[in-house]
Amino acid sequence: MKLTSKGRYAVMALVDLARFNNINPVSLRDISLRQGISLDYLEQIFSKLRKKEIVQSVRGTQGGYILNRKAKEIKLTNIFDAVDEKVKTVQCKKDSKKGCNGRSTKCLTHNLWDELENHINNFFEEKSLEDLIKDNIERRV
Amino acid sequence: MKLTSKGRYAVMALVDLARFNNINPVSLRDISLRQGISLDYLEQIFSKLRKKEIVQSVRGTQGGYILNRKAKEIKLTNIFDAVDEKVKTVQCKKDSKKGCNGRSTKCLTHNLWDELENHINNFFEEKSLEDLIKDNIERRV
DNA sequence: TAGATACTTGACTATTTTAGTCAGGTTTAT
DNA sequence: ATAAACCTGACTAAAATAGTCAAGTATCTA
Ligand code: FES
Ligand code: FES
Repeated sequence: MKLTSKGRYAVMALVDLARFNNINPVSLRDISLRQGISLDYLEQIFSKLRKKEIVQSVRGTQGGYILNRKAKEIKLTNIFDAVDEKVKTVQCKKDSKKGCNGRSTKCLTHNLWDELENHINNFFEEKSLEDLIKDNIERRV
Repeated sequence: MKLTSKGRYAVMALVDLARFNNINPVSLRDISLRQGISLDYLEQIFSKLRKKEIVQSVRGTQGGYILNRKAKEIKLTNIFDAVDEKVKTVQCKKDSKKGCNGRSTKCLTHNLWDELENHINNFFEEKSLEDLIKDNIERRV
């Protein structure tokens, strides 16, 4: 069970962005340098964040990205959803009544995997970008 | 973030085994058939479970595996640990003070990833094999 | 208006991980 | 003796990951 870099980078980048968001758009180049993430990779990530309306882009010199909603209203769920970092505890389709490997019924432990998935998703639904920034400032004091 | 088949199979197989555990050893062939898991793959998995003393093997005809501890004392943590299904939310070493990609400090969101890892591991530490079997019986009633 | 900055898009690829398979053993009950 | 079942190590196809690369377009500033 691991979190992918794509998901981790997306959150890192947005926290970085949110901290400088007040005044000007933040360029990916700056985020890339500050956070040590490949610029080209960031571009892929922000393309998805923009499509899901989490950020807005400002083109041209002095351009960059700004948050499209208040930090409080951006939950981890939204970010992970945007970059396709989904929690998957099973292989079978959720809506189908069939089990894994095309078996006719769900497995003995199916309930457990659903619980696990919910448990993890709850965490993502509770945390907002704002929480992360606050947490960060507090720890520095 | 996905759970691998290896981890899922390990738990499925142990629940199956635990249900028939009272009387005789349970053969992997039976588990394979009942749960639809490749026999060869199960053998790899049980080799690890045996090394971590979660199960005991009985060789020869009529042989198989039995639980090596009470179902109540086998937590999901133990199972996942045995088959190397670890929760990893970061790439950098936990004990090192260095960050990811060999950076000199930990990242802005590091605290978050630690929290997430704990959140997930808590779930695994709470659930025992016994819980799973009970849950299963209840749902069938 | 030339040039620089920065977003935009799509294709491509090396590496790693996953989910097994396969081939050959050894042990033991009947 | 033979069959059932455990045991071990090596191998591999397919998928996922973590990027890179190339070729744009838009906008600001000198
Ligand atoms: S995990 Fe797919 S059937 Fe339960
Ligand atoms: S995740 Fe590695 S430095 Fe924070």
